[in-house]
Amino acid sequence: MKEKLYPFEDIEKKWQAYWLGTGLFHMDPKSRRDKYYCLVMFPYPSGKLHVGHGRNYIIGDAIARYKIMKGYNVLAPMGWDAFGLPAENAAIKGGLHPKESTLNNITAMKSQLSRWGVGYDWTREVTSCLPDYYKWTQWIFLKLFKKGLAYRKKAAVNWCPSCNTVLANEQVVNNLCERCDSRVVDKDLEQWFFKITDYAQQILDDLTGLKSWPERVKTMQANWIGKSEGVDIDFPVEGEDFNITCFTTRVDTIFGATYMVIAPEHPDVPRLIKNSAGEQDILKFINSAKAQSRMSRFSDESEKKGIFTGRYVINPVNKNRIPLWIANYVFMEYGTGAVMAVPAHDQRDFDFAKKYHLDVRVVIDDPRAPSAAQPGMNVAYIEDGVMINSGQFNTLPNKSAAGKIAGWMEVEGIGRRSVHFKLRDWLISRQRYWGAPIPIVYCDKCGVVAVPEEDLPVLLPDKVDFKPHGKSPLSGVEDFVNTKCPKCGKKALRETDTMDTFVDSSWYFLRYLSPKNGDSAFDKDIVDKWLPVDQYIGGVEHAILHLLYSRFITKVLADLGFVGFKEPFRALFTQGMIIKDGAKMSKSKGNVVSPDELIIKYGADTVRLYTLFIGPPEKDAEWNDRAVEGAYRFLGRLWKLTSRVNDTERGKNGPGPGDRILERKMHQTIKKVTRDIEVDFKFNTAISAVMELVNRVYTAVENGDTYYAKEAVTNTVLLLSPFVPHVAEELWQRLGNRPSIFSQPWPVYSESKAREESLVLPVMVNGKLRAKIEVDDTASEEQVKAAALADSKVNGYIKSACVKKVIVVAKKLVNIVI
RNA sequence: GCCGAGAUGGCGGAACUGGCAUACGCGUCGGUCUCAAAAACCGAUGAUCGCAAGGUCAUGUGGGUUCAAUUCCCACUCUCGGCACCA
Repeated sequence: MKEKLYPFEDIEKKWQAYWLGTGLFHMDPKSRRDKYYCLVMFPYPSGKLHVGHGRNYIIGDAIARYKIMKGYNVLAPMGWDAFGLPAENAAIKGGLHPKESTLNNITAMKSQLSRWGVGYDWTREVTSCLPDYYKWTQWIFLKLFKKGLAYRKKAAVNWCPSCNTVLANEQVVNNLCERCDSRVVDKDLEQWFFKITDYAQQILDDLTGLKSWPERVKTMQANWIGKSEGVDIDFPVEGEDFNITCFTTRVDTIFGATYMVIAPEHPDVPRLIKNSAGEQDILKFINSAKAQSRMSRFSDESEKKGIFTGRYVINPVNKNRIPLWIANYVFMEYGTGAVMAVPAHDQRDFDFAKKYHLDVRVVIDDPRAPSAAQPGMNVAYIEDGVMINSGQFNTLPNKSAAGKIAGWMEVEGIGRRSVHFKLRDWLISRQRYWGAPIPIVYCDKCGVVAVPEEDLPVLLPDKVDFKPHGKSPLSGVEDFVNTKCPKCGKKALRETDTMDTFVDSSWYFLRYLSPKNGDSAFDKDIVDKWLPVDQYIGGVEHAILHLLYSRFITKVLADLGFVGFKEPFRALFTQGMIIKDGAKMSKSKGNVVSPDELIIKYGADTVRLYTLFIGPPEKDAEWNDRAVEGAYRFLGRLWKLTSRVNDTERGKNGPGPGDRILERKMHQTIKKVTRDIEVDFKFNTAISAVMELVNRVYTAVENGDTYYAKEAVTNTVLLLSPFVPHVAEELWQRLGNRPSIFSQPWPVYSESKAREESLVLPVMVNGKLRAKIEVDDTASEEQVKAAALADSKVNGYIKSACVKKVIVVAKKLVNIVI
């Protein structure tokens, strides 16, 4: 073991205890200072944190400490997203009970967090698997249920016939069960949904107001919601008295529809094919499409396949008789589950038409090459153009025709404008043990009955057989299942599904404000004061689901009057992942780097500094164990430098030129670090700026320019304190100041002292760097130009050539074009 | 496949609003110290041609705009994240 560069072990212990004692991270509810709610996404207690997780908490901690120094009343809470699949899977394999393993993991991770020096208000800790938390998750379910926003319908799950159990998507690999390699099939079960689609428009619209969210996250959410405006068109079924309605965004192509395709699950399928000649073949096709399961639609080999029903529908605009097909590429979940196919103007339809020899009818003509888009074409014409073969709409540009056709259809009663979303309702049922029980009772007489609020929580029983037996684990617990109907008092059965863990995590940020409140989920007055969260920090992998669900639940609670705001997170920062050996750090890949050994070897501050220095926090970054040493060396250098400047005095003669250089650098550094933190949390460049300053102080001290040395080091320590709090606190004290450094205001710079007096400008000839000239800061454009042209080196390049143009960019460069 | 992001030395990365490409750190090489090594400290370090002065080439690939492009535009390749039951 090599010698330590500084006694980080003692220092870190000492100051961690000190902060705990002084309550540095305790939010003061009575404070008059401005509030700042700094929230990091609470972790799933998976066992041990690795340095990849650490990035999230270190960034959050740096921001919290910075804001404390900026004078805010900071709330930085922490909790545990403690329900979930891994704990249950471990129990099935014969491990500990999920409750036990989860609580063990929490203890372990909590101690890891404190060793990292990340501070939280632990008096506000929440744990989603404990009854005092999930009671209120159940309460939220009841609120949605009573509002008509929770409902039951059949939906498919991944089913492994061999294991006799439901599988998570993650447990399905290439359509096979990860445990036994059996082919996974879809199985329809009656399940609970939250009607998030009712809020689709609002969730979409309110994205606009989220000014401090990353653009990419907003785009992803908008695309996920997937609003499209178009027309629902009714196609009468030949020989029947009902219509099939299809949704199209391209109503301008309606005259070109040559066939219709519906989803295998379309509700009209049975009556359409009943007793038909091809019934058996069609059923076979449908079964194989369903057996393909929802999982395989992402796989590339999934070919577009279809089968003719033998039936025809009538295109309502021109009474054309068009064949009705069933195909695996139409989904019941989107639109109406029926698509009018226009092969001439849609590539997917075109490919399908070619494959099955269906008609292609051109209705939009390419204006640049009229009549070029004709049969015989080998790709669909998807550009704009002029309407042809479209009755009274011929000769119109297709864009304006679309509106006219829609209007005409509404008048004729054959179609109507409509809006569809890709967003589907949120399936919250899980046939699992380790989740919050859904507070519902089924009574033969009264039907589906909500558990009364006063009977909450519906406790999760401890004694459960985890081994799969074809049903939800809770259904095997007699005491749990058998209950009395809250309405009529007769025998009734409990719902045995539990809730998706995303429900738990969609409201935890409200619970932090009154974590021990036994009377309500949260207190409206306090929550209204502290929300929305000022800064939310977490991984970009949550860009869609978690952030969408949280926004939805918040809006529901707002509509019910429980909260006075519609968006939970004012600002969002999504940090990148830590990569090791080219892959995301994860236990299963075996490439995790544990912080524990690194902290023992170099101290927490080194790990923190390296984590922040590794790269721009919003981007992925490759972890390098060797490079951690660089951060350690830097802290060692700073330690030595501090004792070196500690007893330097300001000379009587005042600052010399060398001192002024250091003074300027010091002000420039304060400026840059502050800016880097305020704008986008660019900790990596902030730290490199401080490193430059430290290098400069060394040079200055070597040269005997010590006038500003101590001041510069003092500011260095202040600037670094959010990043390396322990060593900063220690050096702050050693520099003769009273703790805590976090009760100090953030340093300020002077613009005039940061300004350079003279500039070195590059001079380019024909875009190539040829010379550098030194000019005064205040030099005019003409003066700069003259100086450049007078330069001997420059003249060597110009020689006798004629100077065409001289471009002077103020304070940047000179370019001479010859 | 669809949606989103990214690609800069041997490596992590920097570059404000189109203006000196490679800051800062790692690694490597050379030196100081040492009996020696480690640590620490000092110096060099994009590639290439050249004794040198200096030249040429370089920001995933191919085009374009511009006095000037890592930055803007078009086309492409590869990598990563998400795709609704991992969280």
